[in-house]
Amino acid sequence: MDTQDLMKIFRENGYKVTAQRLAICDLILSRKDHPTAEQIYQNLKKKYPMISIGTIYKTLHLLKELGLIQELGFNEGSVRYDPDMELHINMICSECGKIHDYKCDKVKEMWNVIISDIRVKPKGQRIDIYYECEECK
Amino acid sequence: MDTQDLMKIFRENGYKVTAQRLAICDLILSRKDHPTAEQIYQNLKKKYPMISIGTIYKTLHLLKELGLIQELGFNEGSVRYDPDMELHINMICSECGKIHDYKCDKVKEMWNVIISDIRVKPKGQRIDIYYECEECK
DNA sequence: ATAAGTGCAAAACATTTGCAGGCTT
DNA sequence: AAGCCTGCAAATGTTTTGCACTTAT
Repeated sequence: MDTQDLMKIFRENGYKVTAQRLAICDLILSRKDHPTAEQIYQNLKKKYPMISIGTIYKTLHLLKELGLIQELGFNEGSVRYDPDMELHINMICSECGKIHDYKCDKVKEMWNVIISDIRVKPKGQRIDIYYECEECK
Repeated sequence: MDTQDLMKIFRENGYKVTAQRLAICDLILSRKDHPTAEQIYQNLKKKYPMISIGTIYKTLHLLKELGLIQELGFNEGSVRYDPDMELHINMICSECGKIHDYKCDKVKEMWNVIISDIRVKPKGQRIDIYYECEECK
């Protein structure tokens, strides 16, 4: 997903292309650690000191509506944004809170078995595993 | 899990048995729809008009610490409390938001395959499926 | 030119905290 | 009797909203 694709998606859906939107997309789509709105804000302020937290939230909602990112509410109350829309497992360290995605065919295969067993057509899913990461051990 | 068991658990862990704590437990352990703190509060006010929202939160944190309930942050930002600590799938209607648990051996079986594939010892997990429920169809 | 998007600040929520008085042990 | 627990209210933190100004189309 590069800038050209993004611009196309915005325009096709009747949204304007702005520097702020591109910057937010650029940041979130390149990061794999599921940042919070506040983390995105702090990071972008370096390059765009005038950007406001309200714009961050509005853009994140827009990206969610466009199906480009997923919003994940976590147990300690934090909300994080995940640009990976494919089936994957969120591996969460229960000590340090770091998250990384785990993706493989085996999981997809098993997931399909579960889905056909339940007999529903899922519109989306979310799988989290809490564990202790290498660094924290 | 009846009142006697709860009282025992509280006392064994050095916590006092109070009417409020028992009422909150009674409500949450009997409901299968994963209520929010506010919903628990509104419901209990009928019977205990003086109960405060602060007490609800404190008790929920206590129950979580004791491993009796699970806290689930959802995608629209809401936080719900789930008394089912076993492996199960949260089936969430993407239209009306209603949640019910799905539990069966097939899921456990598939889950074990996934776990052994990833090679980690999970401390906990969470599985959500978004779909359209019968009523909303 | 027009309508949508931005930054700012205030408002709205949800959750946590501090404390005086009440209740379990 | 002692200390934990409660209700209340204030504080905190996060997200949303309203509005005048700016920018993309």
